[in-house]
Amino acid sequence: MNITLKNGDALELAEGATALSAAQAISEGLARAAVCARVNGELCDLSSPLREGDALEIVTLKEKEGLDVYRHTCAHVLAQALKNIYPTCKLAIGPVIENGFYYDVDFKTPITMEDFAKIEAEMKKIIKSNLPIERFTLPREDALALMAGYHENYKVELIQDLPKDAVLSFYKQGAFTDLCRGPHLPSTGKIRAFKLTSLAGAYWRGDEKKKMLTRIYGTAFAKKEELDEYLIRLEEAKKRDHNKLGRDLGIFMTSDVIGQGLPILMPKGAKMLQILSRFVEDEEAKRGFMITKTPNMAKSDLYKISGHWAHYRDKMFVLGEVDDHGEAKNKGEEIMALRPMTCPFQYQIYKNGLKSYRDLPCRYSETATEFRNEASGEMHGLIRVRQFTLSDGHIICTKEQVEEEFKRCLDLSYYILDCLGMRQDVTFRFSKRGKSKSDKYIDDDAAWNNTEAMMKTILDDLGLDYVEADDEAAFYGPKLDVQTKNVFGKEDTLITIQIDFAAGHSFGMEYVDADGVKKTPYVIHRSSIGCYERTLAILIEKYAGAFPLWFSPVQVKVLPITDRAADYARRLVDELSMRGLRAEGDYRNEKIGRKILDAENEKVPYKLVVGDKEVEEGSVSVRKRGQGDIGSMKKEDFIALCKREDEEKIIF
RNA sequence: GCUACUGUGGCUCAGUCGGUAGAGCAGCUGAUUCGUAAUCAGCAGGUCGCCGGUUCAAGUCCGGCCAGUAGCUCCA
Repeated sequence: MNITLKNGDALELAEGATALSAAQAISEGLARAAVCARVNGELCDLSSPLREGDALEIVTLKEKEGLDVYRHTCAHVLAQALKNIYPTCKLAIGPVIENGFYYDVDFKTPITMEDFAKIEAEMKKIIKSNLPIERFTLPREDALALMAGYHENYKVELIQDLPKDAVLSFYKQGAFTDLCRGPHLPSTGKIRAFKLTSLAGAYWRGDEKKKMLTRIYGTAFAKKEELDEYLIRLEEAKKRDHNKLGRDLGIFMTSDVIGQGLPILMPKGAKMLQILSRFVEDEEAKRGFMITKTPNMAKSDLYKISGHWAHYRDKMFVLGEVDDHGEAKNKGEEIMALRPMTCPFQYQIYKNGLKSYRDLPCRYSETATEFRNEASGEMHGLIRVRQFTLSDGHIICTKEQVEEEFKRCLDLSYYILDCLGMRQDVTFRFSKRGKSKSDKYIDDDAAWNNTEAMMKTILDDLGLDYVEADDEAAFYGPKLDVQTKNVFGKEDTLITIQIDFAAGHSFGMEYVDADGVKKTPYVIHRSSIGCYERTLAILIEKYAGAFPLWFSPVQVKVLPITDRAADYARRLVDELSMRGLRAEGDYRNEKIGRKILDAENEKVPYKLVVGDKEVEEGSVSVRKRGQGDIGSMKKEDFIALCKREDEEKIIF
């Protein structure tokens, strides 16, 4: 028979040939490197039989799919090893993830990381015995019987959810058989380098009401060197962890007696937040936003109108005792709650006085403190906290203005991300309600469909590269979320722009249109930089604490060599400060080498070394972070250089 | 909230089999005034996260709580 190869060549094979024999026919090297195959575009095992006219591609570890198959097989080896060591454990699922794989397992008695050595040793044994991996299929009923026979109740549950006529595939290696779609490596001996990396809990089927299983994470690479390199990279990344670095650099701290999720911004962190928020407020003003200053709390009445009381109350800090329906336990008592967002407050401003279509778009923004009672396990450094600062704004506009306003919001965010050097680090997520209907969302199918379609059109017009995510919307409408990843690879939303179809109606916002008829406006919720605390965290990790000059908490450190130069140094610090630069002096009785080292560890962008020579000349000897001594220059020249770098927000 | 792990001076870490706490750095004091990545000496600093229990005796063992970390769930 004849098959076609990827490059278009035809290959003649004997009847009964498999993907592997085809690879062998091409070259022994390819056969050795082969992981699996793609037949007519479908990924399958090397043992898959070929048919006349098939299009064949041999997949190796150089391809992402190849590496995934390799890692997936490694997950099966892990499962087999676990079954050997802990015969009573029950297997759930073991998929491939971005940098490795995991297997969720229900253990009778919990295991610890210390058991990893033992498990890895067993895995190595399985790999060494080079067990062939064979695929077979069973109809649903037989598959159920097989898994029930092994007492694998999680697998049984998985199969039960499949249609009656489903045919299921299994993979068998030695005495171990696992339900799996595949494909897999032809034998366990192909695995060269793997490591179990961590242990965690995970709910069965991701449902917090279901049992928590033990998740074992691992990774595998084609070569030991690649694995080592990956592990080193991981360690390096952890050194940038804002939660450690931010504390070490004196940016923030936490205190047991203050509470969880309530970080304290120390002078350096507070300075950075001030720099960023002033910048954002100024940029917003340039773009027609009106600044507001609204209260941090309100009566429950406000949140009842906004829908937060019904949809969000369990996440709010409520002052006063309420029953399950959110009503005061002491009848007549006024219930207050800290605000989880600014929207309903700014709507009150809009409603103060009759609005004309000429007043729209009406753009409000505020550097707002917000409070959300996150579950205790969710808190993480500055990334997930209970009190945070958001550049929270709302644009009230006509339906026709939504698209233009949405684009303007995105433009502003782009500009801000550019100034932070983060434009390349973000991805976009179109967060929809999608088909998921629950009481999480306002019940209005027509409005949802309408608004989601409207946002999709806008995003497509912009040519934005986004992923669509169902069941990620706000309760009042779809969102465009600007996503970033932290040092551990965990994704979080930084900026969000949302279209709200409900607020206009629920708050009774109106405007008088050109035809004299009162109409209901649309609302865009947006943050232009995202939560400052989270932004700070991401910036610390991105720059490993070595921030660009314009938002460095300390820009210049003046280092006098001897006490004779101390006065000059003090005058220099004053002058720099008067010129709007952030400068400090190091007047300790230490040698210059020590002062340089300490300033270097503080990651200050510029250090000015001043001694007798500089005092006499009125000059400064400049050290630039990352470059060392860049020579001597006139005081004025340095200030000019610094001012320029600051004002132009230059990012190195 | 759930699962697992962690908590010893400001920081990094020792502390054996339960016998009553140790180092380096930082800090303070003194000397040194030294030109580009750690000057020397001395001093001081700890209810071992908190509360309770077991024990003649708890940093060490047990329980509860608090806080931190990873993951899950949730989310800006």
